[in-house]
Amino acid sequence: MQNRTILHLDMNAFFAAVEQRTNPHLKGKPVLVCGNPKGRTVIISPSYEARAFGVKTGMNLWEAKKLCKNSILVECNPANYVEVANHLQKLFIQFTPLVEIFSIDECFLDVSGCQRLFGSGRDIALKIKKRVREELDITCSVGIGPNKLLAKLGSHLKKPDGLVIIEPEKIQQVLENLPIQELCGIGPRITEKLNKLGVYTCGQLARYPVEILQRMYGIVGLHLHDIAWGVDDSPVMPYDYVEPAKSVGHSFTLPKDTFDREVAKKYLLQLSEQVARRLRKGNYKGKTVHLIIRIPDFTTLGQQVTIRKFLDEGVEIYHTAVKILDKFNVEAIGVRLLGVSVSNLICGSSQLSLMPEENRRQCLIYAMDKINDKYGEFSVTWGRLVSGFKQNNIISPAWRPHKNIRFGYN
DNA sequence: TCTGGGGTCCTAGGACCC
DNA sequence: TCTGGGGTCCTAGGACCC
Repeated sequence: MQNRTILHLDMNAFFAAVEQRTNPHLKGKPVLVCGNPKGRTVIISPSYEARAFGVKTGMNLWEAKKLCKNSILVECNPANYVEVANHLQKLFIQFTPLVEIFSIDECFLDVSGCQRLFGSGRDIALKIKKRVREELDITCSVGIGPNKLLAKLGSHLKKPDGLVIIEPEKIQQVLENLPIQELCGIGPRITEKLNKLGVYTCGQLARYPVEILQRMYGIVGLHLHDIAWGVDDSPVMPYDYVEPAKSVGHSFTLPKDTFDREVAKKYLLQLSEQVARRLRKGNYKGKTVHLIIRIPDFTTLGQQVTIRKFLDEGVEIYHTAVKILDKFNVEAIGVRLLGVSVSNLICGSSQLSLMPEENRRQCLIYAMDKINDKYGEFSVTWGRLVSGFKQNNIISPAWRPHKNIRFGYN
């Protein structure tokens, strides 16, 4: 592959930074962005002031408060983050169309073809950082490298507000003593297993026999070998490329554990409706329904079934999910979290049924979707859901600014 | 006051068909 | 009667990412 110049941009403590920008009195203070504080939630984004006390993403509120007594809890406002993310995307595509949105606060830019126009990778990074600061009052870390792996490593190495360039001739030098877990793709499990084999650094991993890695991890083993050498040929996808979804799901942690099947079923119906609505928005139907149950001791159980018919209606998904639920003894095991997802998707134009009864139902669902699009989720819904629960709608990596009809907020 | 939510990819094993 | 082999679909579970 020809020499490329890839930038990875990572917004620093993105959600917390947007909150501090929106409410200037939060500036310079330890802010903790969380889900619905009335429910059971975790820290989604601690500001750098809070991180200084050891608060990390994923901590529960109680633990975070213990570490940082003066912290200020703020419930997340996804719509605000999306607005800022949209602004960022518009800014980035002024430099190149090769802008791959990796998550709401991270993206890759391939600037190989636009350096005559805008200068070197470093020049472009500095221009972007300046504009992000001036226009949005937030900071970002930028990594520059010959591929996505090394660009991402670069942005990770210096936070906040960093700029790290990994030149092709310095790759071995950078990687030699780098702990393996710093690389994107090596998580805690693989780290633990490799550490037991005496492999702690990327240099050691690069020299470790690839045959053994392959025997241990299959294809993943070959990938581990590649990334230890800094090899990554994956392209930066253009900003308007939308990968078709493979699954659509929702899950919800109940405000308190329940041992009541009927209560669980009520949540299941609402989750099924949410999933169905997103399927219809994206013009998807799916034939595999997956039910997830997390029980009070935090064990997660799950079962899936594949049926003949492709589904995009909440009630049908619900009935399939209930059949799976019936295999569990809810009264005995209890339920902490419920999740419903649909996979095995096809995407295509949906046709109205020729059967009068079915046709009427489809028209009704269509009308309900229209109203909910206009007035918000669950403005109209089925009778059983009138006391629906409030969700946080935390944004996932599957989220895309613009052109995204699959994942809300547009 | 314990521990969110939404995805992707890979593997192993079983069922079933030819 | 002593039994192969390939392909596909399905399920469960694990690991990773934000």
